[in-house]
Amino acid sequence: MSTRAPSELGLELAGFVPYRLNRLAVGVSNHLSDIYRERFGLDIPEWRVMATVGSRHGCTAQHIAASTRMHKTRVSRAIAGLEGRGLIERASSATDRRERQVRLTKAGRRMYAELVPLVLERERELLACLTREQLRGFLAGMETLESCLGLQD
Amino acid sequence: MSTRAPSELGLELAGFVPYRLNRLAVGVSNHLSDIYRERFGLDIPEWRVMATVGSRHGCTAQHIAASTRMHKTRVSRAIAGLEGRGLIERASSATDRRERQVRLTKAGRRMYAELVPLVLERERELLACLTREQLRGFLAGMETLESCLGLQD
DNA sequence: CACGATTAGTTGCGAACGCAACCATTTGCG
DNA sequence: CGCAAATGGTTGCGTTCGCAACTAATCGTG
Repeated sequence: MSTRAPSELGLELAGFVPYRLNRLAVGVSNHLSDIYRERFGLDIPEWRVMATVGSRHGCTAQHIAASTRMHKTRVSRAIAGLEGRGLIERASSATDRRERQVRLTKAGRRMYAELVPLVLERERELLACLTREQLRGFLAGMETLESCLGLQD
Repeated sequence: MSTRAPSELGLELAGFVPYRLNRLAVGVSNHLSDIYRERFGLDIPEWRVMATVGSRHGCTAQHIAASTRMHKTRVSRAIAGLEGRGLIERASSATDRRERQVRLTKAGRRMYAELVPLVLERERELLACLTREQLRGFLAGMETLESCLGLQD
């Protein structure tokens, strides 16, 4: 059933699913980062913050960390960088003065509006190499694995 | 066909395949590293070097780098660490004095023999949460994506 | 055969990362 | 009410990473 004999004694990394999964994720990520890095000058944490903040109306650093599963210091630094470039702004929350509401500035919204269609198109292109049936099967497997590992949202 | 409406304007990171793929790969990797990190004191680059060297009889640092897709400096440092712990040894090649043949020591082979079955069992456990049909579909999709991105071996 | 190009591998260095510690504020409970 | 615990967020610090530069050896071409 697997692509590799299960009883094999040695381990062939090339057929080992965790390794292949990592390689695939890196490959897809690199493919995608061409857009947000080279064309918009964002690194991975910044891109994730943009994506998270852009799809909400105001959210906290903590929410971004939980949603992207990035370490809170990584989020903090990405936010600082984006704020320095005038893409996002922070406002002290009235109800809880510890937290700060993060949202896109006008320039940030402009970038987001330009960036998101390109990124979604890249995803569509990538998935277009799968048949309809393969895509269905792949997503189903991914979903099961996610819930199996407790990764769902 | 997708889990998300393709025409959606905003981008929901939680349903974005590149992001999900990355999260899944990290989750699987963490699940696996419990074994080689906590029980054998290996980090990721070291584990990959062990896995690669163990399944061959003598190989070069360059071969390891190509096979694992790690940067050659990362490989170099992992090899240095493993050599310092007596798990691998290097011998100057007779035919090309630039390269050095890397192989497991006796202690390295012992660790490898103990490690590999545990790791393969982890993989088996993970994939066991998929039905036979799901596994088939997932692997097929993964394979197509790999070849689509030029990642095959 | 000689010399420039290439390849194997290592190392210096700056950037990025995560842990732990920290500050400020809020929450919960006696 | 008051104080300990918890929470949002930032910063210092040691580690890891990859790029670029380097050494040493080999290859290739005139």
